[in-house]
Amino acid sequence: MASTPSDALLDRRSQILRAGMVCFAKNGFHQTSMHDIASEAGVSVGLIYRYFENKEAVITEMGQEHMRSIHEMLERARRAPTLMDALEIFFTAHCCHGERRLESAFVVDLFAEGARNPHVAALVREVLETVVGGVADLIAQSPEARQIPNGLTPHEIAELIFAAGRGLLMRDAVDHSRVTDAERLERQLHHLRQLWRVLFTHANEPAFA
Amino acid sequence: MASTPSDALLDRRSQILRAGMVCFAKNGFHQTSMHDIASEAGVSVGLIYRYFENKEAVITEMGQEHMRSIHEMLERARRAPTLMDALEIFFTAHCCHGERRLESAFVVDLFAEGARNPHVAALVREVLETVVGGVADLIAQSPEARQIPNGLTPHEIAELIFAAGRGLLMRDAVDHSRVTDAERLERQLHHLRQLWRVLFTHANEPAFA
DNA sequence: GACAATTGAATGAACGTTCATTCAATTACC
DNA sequence: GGTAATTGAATGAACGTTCATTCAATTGTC
Repeated sequence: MASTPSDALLDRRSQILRAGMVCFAKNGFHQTSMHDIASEAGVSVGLIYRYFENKEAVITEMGQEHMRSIHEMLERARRAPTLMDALEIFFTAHCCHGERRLESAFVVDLFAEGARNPHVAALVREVLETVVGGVADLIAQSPEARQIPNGLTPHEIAELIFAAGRGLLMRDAVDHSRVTDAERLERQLHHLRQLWRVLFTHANEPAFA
Repeated sequence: MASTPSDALLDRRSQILRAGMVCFAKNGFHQTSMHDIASEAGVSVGLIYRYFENKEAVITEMGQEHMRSIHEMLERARRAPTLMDALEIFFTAHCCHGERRLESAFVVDLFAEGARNPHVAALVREVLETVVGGVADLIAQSPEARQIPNGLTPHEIAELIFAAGRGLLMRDAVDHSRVTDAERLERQLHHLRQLWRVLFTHANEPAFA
């Protein structure tokens, strides 16, 4: 298995991408050198250039990898039993490997890179739209949410939820305290559940169920 | 006026800081060279080192400048007639000069930098706490919010609002479309007002007032 | 007031280092 | 033996930083 030429090629590629992920998350795009990636991956510098045109190609392909895993998440979310479960999937999943804070840092970096690099920006926006649209669909179809007349469209609700999620992620990135990943997650889910309750509590029912 | 020696000193400092702001917002911290800052400021490279110990000092001092202006915003917000007005101040103000998207990019960069640099992270966290705490106080004291029993503390409400605000800012940073600053602002205020309505609408009243 | 002495803000070429990138040489594989 | 994969020393551009030097403004002296 994994031994055809094209497989070996893919393995090397993803091996380098994984290493890049670790380095970029740890130190940011522009403080990571090709030597860093090479030694993290356990290969030579030159080899990276056999599989990627240049450093930017590594960055954008890593962005694409990240985005692919988010699309996957959306698929899993679609199959979740309840809307809340679906949302928890988005907050719970770490789409890449490593600590939660490193991942947050990576995503914040991705947006920062997107602020200058139109190519990365397009990638980020595309996923944002797909995911928000996907969750909006989920909301529109969920029985819990259908009859809540809070005046917001499903799309607007999804936008708010993801905006809050991104904001919490940003907050997480600058939290250097010795908090376990589980605690970070619980904190974020706590906020999500609050937003959830506020968004989906029947306006004509008592807020405390 | 503005001719005492100390004034001239302050002017040079802020002149360089302003130039740094422009460069950092446009290209990010680590893609901005000292030569870039120097030529943007219209001074020589060497002169920067007369006023700042090194590049990192420029970054952190710029962060502090940014934070100072946010503190100012908090003061203005405190004097706002209504709670909603106070919140609008936070979303409306551009604390630094230049386009809104550049400013968003700068803030995202600041968080990204904070993810690696504990010094910057402490700065960011400190302001986050001050501002969230300040708005929580505003909420606690506002007559509009006092009797809304949605089960959230003022602090939790403030956290949610700012999380959403940060998330929208992140989104803004990757939006390269030709949208005017006014439109960007209106879009964000639209979301803020929605969140606002959901958070502060009486649970026992119809959602549409 | 005129001139010399002194100051320190400002300059920009130069230094050592780091980085992305290349490529001739080597190794592994069939 | 030939092809593909891999290596890492070499390259040159770019970077942060330094510092000898310049010179307009200020001060001291007569």
